[in-house]
Amino acid sequence: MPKKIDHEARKQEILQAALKVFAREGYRNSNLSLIAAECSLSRPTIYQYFTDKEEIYHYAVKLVTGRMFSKYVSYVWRDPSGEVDKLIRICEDIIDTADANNIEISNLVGVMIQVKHEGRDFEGMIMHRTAKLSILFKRLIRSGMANGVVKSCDVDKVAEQLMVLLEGACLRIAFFKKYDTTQDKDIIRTFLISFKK
Amino acid sequence: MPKKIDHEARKQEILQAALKVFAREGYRNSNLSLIAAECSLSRPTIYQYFTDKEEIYHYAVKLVTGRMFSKYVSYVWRDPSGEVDKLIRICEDIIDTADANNIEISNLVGVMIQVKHEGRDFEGMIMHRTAKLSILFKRLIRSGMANGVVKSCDVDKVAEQLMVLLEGACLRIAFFKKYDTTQDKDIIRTFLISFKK
Amino acid sequence: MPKKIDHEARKQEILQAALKVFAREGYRNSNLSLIAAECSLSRPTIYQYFTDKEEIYHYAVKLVTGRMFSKYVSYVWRDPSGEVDKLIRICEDIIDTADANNIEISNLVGVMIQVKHEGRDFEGMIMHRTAKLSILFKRLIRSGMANGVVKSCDVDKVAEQLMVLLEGACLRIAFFKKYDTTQDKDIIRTFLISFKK
Amino acid sequence: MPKKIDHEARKQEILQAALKVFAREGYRNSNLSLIAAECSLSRPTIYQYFTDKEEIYHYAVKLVTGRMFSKYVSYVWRDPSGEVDKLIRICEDIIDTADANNIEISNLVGVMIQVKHEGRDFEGMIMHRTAKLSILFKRLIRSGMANGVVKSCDVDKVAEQLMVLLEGACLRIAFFKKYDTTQDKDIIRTFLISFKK
DNA sequence: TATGAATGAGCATTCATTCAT
DNA sequence: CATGAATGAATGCTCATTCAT
Repeated sequence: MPKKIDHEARKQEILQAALKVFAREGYRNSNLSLIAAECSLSRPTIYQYFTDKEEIYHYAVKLVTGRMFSKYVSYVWRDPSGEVDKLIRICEDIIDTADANNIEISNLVGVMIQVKHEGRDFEGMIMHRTAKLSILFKRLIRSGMANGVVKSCDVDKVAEQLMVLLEGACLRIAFFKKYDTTQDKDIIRTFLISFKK
Repeated sequence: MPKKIDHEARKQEILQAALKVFAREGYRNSNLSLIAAECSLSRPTIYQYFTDKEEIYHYAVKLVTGRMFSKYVSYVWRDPSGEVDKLIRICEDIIDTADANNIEISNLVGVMIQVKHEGRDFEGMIMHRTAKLSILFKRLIRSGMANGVVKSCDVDKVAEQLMVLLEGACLRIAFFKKYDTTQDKDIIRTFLISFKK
Repeated sequence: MPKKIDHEARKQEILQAALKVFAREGYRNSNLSLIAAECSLSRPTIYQYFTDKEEIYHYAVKLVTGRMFSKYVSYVWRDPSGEVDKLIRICEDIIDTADANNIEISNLVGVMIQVKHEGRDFEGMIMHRTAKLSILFKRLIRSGMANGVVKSCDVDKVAEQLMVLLEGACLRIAFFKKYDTTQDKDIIRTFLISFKK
Repeated sequence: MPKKIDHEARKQEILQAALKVFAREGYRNSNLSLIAAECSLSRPTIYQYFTDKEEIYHYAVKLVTGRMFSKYVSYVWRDPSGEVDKLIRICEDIIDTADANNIEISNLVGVMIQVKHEGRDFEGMIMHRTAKLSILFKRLIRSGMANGVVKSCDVDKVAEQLMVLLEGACLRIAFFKKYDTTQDKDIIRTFLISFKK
């Protein structure tokens, strides 16, 4: 029997390599040769796992966005603090994560902006991820209102504005080389506290 | 007198052409051929005005950023309304301008993200432009405090947070294909009104 | 008893698959992957039956030419009509067969032309096949002369010219996308009838 | 003023080089590198004269077919002999030309057969050339009938059959490595003489 | 015997840049 | 000063072939 390789695992390896290359060389200067070298494969071999270069970029974006927003949905329910504090903690954690993965986010944004012109469906992918987060926010706000710790307000609007503030913070992190997130956190904290009863 | 060509004017023409091409083709699909064609010059001729392709991109960014933030500094003083209203109006105008120039901004951000990796000084350029705006904000806030229409507050911090909110809005405009700026304006308005006496 | 695979049968399967692929994709766009897929084998397995790609093409040609000209030698003797009519019928049948297998013939000719440059022995192969047909023609002409239904003539020359006309028809069928064989049949019929006594 | 090159002449050079390469290497083994080397240009330079590889092949075919059939239309009228003899002479000349350019014709046919699958318009191109020849044939036959040296006959049909015989001869020349055209000429001569009054 | 995995060699094409005129 | 011509260097991609299992 011939050697059998876990295709999914190998795909992940290639994507990790791609992200490393993106981070090191910048999205624009990346190419399949560099990615192949990074994961110690020959260029043609990569074509056994992805149909073309764009597919790699596509899944690389997916990987990063998935990593960014997925963890909160599960862990938040084990947090005993009040809803507003929970919201603050989640937002600050997201900002810190983005800050820690500065380069990765930056590449992600670069890819997205490039791709905007080509009319591809990356954006929908991101939307899908962030939609989950938005739902979490709404649930927490409603729960807070039910528990009497959050003022009565337009839940949808507040959640949307929270997303807007968060996205702004992430984009600035991507955009500026050295960025101090203090003000972002402060704005969000003030914004959220203003809804505390 | 021999025919003398205004180098600076010709440079501007080339940059305008470059921006048109960026907007039409997307930053990523742009090249010197297209830019040369757009300004009805031959490719080699461009090398008499810019040393290489990257320099064109560099100055194109400069051009856009300059255009973005320069007008407010002068016209604001002719506005008779209160300082907070002035601030609100300026911010909304900036957002509307960015919204109207969506594609240009988007390309600008794309270029910026790309060059972030190459360690060039674009960022400083932007910082310089925005610093002027920040100074304007501070002046207005102080003036409002002096006139008794703005609460006492940490001027630097408030101005900085205002910049943070504005940048966030501009980046989101660049990032999303179709973007509704209602929430951004609402956040900024609420933020500013909270400082009204 | 260990499972024993009939090598020759498997070879034939592969060749049939190759011909199918040639017909579907065109000779030029064919490759080992497609052939392997067509006969549900893996690409490397094919190397156990043929030393390289060219060998497959070689035998595929052999297969087609064999199929083309072999059947007449046997069935003709059961036909009770006069020799000239027999000849006409055989020629028309060959043309109809070629017409019905248009694509196969076309690929065959394509392969032949290609390998003409490589100095291989395909041509001899074809010659061998057609020689049999030529012998059949001569036998019929002589038999017709003996029976008094065919004019006295140079048997070798007439047979050769008949072959020339037939080959021409087959080549045109291969060459043109939609080809009407009426004129070919008419020419051959006229040609043959002119030898009728 | 910069060096100005005759684009059309350079195109012809490249096509000549392409035909040489086709003849030397066979159509299938040809590529842009070889063609570029043959005309002492770099590969990219060729793209200044042809948009892609296929275009070169396209025009190369055109060149050969043009060369094949163009000369008869003009020179035939200076020939004082009777129409049937003229027709015989033209056909024999075409066959001799094809025979002398064996390799070129062979490549031409190879290209055509390859291209048949791709549904391109090469065939129409050939048709156009041969249509002219067919018209010439018809004119001569009619003229012969008017002069009383050609039997009354279906002009269109006779011309078509003559074309069929000629095409057959050319295709066989292309197909076989060493081909004796005696029988082809003999068949055509006999065919034509049968229409002499 | 059969086959997943891997790759070297090769191809068409693009593009920034240089040079001679 | 301007530009037609030319090209080196890459880049994405294909495919026949080999090898280890």
